[in-house]
Amino acid sequence: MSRENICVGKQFNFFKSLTKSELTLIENTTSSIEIIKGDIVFLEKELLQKLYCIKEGACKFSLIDDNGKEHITKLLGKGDLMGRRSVITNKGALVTATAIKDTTLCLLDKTMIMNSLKNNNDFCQDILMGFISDMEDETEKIAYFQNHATIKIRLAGLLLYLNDKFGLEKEGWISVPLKRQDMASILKTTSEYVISLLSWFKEQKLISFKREKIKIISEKELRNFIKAY
Amino acid sequence: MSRENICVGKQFNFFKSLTKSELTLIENTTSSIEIIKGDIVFLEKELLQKLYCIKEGACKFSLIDDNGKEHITKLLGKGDLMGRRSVITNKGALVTATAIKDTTLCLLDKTMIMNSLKNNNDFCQDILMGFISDMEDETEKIAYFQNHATIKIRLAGLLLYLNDKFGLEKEGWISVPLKRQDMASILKTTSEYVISLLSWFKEQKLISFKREKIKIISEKELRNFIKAY
DNA sequence: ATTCTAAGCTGATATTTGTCATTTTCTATA
DNA sequence: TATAGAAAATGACAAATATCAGCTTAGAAT
Repeated sequence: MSRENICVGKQFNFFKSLTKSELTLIENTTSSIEIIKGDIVFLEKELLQKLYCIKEGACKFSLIDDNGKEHITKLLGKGDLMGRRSVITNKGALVTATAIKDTTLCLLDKTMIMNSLKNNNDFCQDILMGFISDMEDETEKIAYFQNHATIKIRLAGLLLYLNDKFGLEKEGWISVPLKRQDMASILKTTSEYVISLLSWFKEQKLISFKREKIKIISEKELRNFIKAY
Repeated sequence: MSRENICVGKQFNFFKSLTKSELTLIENTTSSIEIIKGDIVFLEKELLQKLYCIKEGACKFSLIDDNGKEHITKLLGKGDLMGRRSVITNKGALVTATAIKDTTLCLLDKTMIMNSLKNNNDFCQDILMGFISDMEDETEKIAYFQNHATIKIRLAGLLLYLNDKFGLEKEGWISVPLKRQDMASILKTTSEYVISLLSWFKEQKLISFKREKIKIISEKELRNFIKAY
């Protein structure tokens, strides 16, 4: 695999702090796979041998509670990394990662990562900054759709978040097609209620949708709606 | 300040990977302060010059939303660090830190931390592991009291969490006295509702309380109550 | 084309949670 | 000890959210 084709994390460039010999190693050990919507990348508790980077597509992190209910903890898009914690700590994954659309992944070798982490201080700092950047995103998400407000408001926030993070495909559809049940899981509510709220937003002409495909008609009005609350 | 008196993070020993000269520096630059319940350690957006470690006591992280409502994002106890992110990234704090009981803090100098981070790879890895450990705690908290369940269940989870994390003082009272409003903020509900639920738990003889002081009568039964849900 | 299935949808009803106005209790301090 | 202010507590009522049963639709598989 040529250097140009290796997936580059959005938060930091993997190559930036690596030495020539480390780069050679990475080029020889990195592979790439394509998976389809619904495929599982790794399972909760699995000890990972690869660090995954999303080259194209989107995935979700989720875990199953004692009652068998799924909780989506994070959505990941282009440039996001998956499996860092398991690779670095040599412990099982905390969550299950699943593709929510057709996705291309880069697989970076664990040994390579661990070697550079141990021997290259700049690389270690970059990894650290990556984790910190993620933490900041989490805090920002609170403002988006995890705050103390009605589910209606938080759903509006979630739609804006999807809009911002994953962008749009042609004709303005949000490019990550979440199921109603997925949205419900993210917002900690039921799919029926999500459905009724989406219908309400449609009536208000704030959004339009056709099954999984959702489009925000006026981002500005949707933001105003949240503020007005 | 003697080496023995310097506050040691619970997740990792600060000294563990430091060289002799780094240790001398830390001993000369670390100070300690006592603050009382309600005092602010640092404010959101403040650029921190110190890394704080809780030697004794407890604090809360919170942020204020657009409507002026407080959101508590984290509770911190003995051995927990505060301000890491701001110190390392040289950016403003994401949250406000406030003491929720009388607290003793260690203040570690930013320059010292940054020097060691840049020059001592083992130290950098330790810091990284500290962040990762925090992330794991956050995931665990989902199971405790942030899951998709009624507020009644989550309140029970919060009480058990407080019990586990902060321990008990004499006569079995939970040693961190949260206001009803604080609990409401953590659970994203109202203080009135927290009050009515606490009364219900008291009626069921699962807990007892006297104003701020709360005691779990039977941890086992409280856990069963959550499971039964 | 037909069947099957998962997801989406609807509406009626039940439960949970929020709001508000008022009262009570505690604590700090004059 | 009196008093003021904050937090806690109550209860009636309103709003938000969950549950459930049944129905529809789209798309995959045959």
